[in-house]
Amino acid sequence: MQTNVRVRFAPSPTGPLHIGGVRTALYNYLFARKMGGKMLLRIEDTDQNRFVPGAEAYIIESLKWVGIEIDEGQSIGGPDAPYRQSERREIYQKEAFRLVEEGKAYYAFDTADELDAMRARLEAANAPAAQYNAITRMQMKNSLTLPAADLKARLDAGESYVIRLKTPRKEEVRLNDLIRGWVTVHSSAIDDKVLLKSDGLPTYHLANVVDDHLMKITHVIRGEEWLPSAPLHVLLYRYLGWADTMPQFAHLPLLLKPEGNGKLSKRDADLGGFPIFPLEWTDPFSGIVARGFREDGYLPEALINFLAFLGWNPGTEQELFSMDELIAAFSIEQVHKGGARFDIEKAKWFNHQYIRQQANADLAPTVQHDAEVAGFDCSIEKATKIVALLKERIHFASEIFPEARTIFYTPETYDETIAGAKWNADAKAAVAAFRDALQADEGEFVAEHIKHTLSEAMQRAGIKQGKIMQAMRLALTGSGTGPDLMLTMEIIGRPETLVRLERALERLN
RNA sequence: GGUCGAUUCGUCUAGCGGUUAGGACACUGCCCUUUCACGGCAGUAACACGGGUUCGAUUCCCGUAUCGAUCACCA
Repeated sequence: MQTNVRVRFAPSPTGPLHIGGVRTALYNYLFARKMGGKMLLRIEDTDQNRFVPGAEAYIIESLKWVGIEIDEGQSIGGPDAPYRQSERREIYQKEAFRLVEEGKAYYAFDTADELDAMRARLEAANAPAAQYNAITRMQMKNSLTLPAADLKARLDAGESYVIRLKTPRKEEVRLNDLIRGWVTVHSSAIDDKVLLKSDGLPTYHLANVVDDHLMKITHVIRGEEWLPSAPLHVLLYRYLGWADTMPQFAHLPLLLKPEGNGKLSKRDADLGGFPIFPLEWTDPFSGIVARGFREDGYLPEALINFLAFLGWNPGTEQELFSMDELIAAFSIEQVHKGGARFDIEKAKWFNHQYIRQQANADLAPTVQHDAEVAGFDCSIEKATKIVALLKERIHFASEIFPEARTIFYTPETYDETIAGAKWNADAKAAVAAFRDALQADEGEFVAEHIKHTLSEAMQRAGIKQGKIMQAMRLALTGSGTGPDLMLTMEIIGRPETLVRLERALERLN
């Protein structure tokens, strides 16, 4: 039935892309790829007042970063260009006027004040709904109520107007949502929505339906916030004569606050100390910088895996999925109906899983950079070794350098608690014996050999190795905790290891 | 408030009439280990409530409660 699946992600460039938007894009993408279809990116910039410079580029860069590939869009072209709604105004106007001609829509001249007055009046009268609809429109200033001559005069004079949909008074509007099943709404709940604004640009409803039709969209996968207006869109398809090719709808559950009531917001992210945008974003008006998942050290694979599982589940016990695996496993019917609470701890866990799978060489530049920022020289070879030493232990690449910090300098101070408890006569003798053994040793300075040298030295000195290991660590790093000590020494190198042992014997008492 | 929708461990969820209600995150304990982590093992913890339908309801139906979305010349 559906031969050429085409879906679209249609954000508004009113600011950085919210993480919920990324998930919507992801589900669209997974579905498109799964079905062997196409993914479009359409920029819905019909609200001139909310336009934010840079937002469109940000959206494109974000999708690219997380690995969502667009087949058609403003930046890459396609058969239905332009993909920016502000550049398609004539297309919408044509359809809007057509609806007026066919008696399915009408001109309305009411001012904002008049609309307010109407709503106030209805509310005062305890009307069931204070809206512009089949009942109230006959009391307003529009092409249905104005005398023909008056109407013509207003239009000729260029008076500003909007075009409103003539919503039927009594009609059941049904739609079969892929996720929610049949949803029925009575047309009386839908008001006479503005289709074309007085600035000549369409509202979301018109633009959306016209573009989805023209771009041959087969499946509209979007957030739950659109569910209430979906019947209106069904009505529009019918009035425009496109009912037979109307796309299928799928309304996604929302992302909820980590705790408390409501949907996930920027404020929750700030409070919880986690990002909510994929990339760092500098507000062009205020200059305020908002953190991004990328800059916070999340791997795109981890973010995607985490997001995919917020509202969907393959039904198996597998948790780690690459994008290709997600595509293979995805099914829109398995998407949840209820909202999912956002839990950053789970995102961290996913990141840990992906960090440990990363090649050492891929993580090394981060360590090298962090070391240089801290004022240390660090070759890429050294950084790679440090990654190998630590990547299994941490959740973010940025945690590697701080854990490896003591590798870069001879300790100036020693943890006093550990020194007090562990730096005894045995420890001193052990360090001295190990130093002597190391000086005499000519083998390759690698972890395994160092370990061998150490245990031999302890045996000769008659010292129980287990008793002095923490003191040894203290002598070498100044700290009581840290990664594998033998590997640490290997990275430090023989000369520096000897310097540190000597220094400890001089300074620790 | 009207309309529409949702409701399984603290969180993400599996379940689609008969299960010891499964997994993951987090938490706790044990093991591993020279330390801290990682890892392994184990444990605490859930079907919102009330009616039906049925031999039998977490599962189907109806209420109630709670939560969510939406009611603009914003998307």
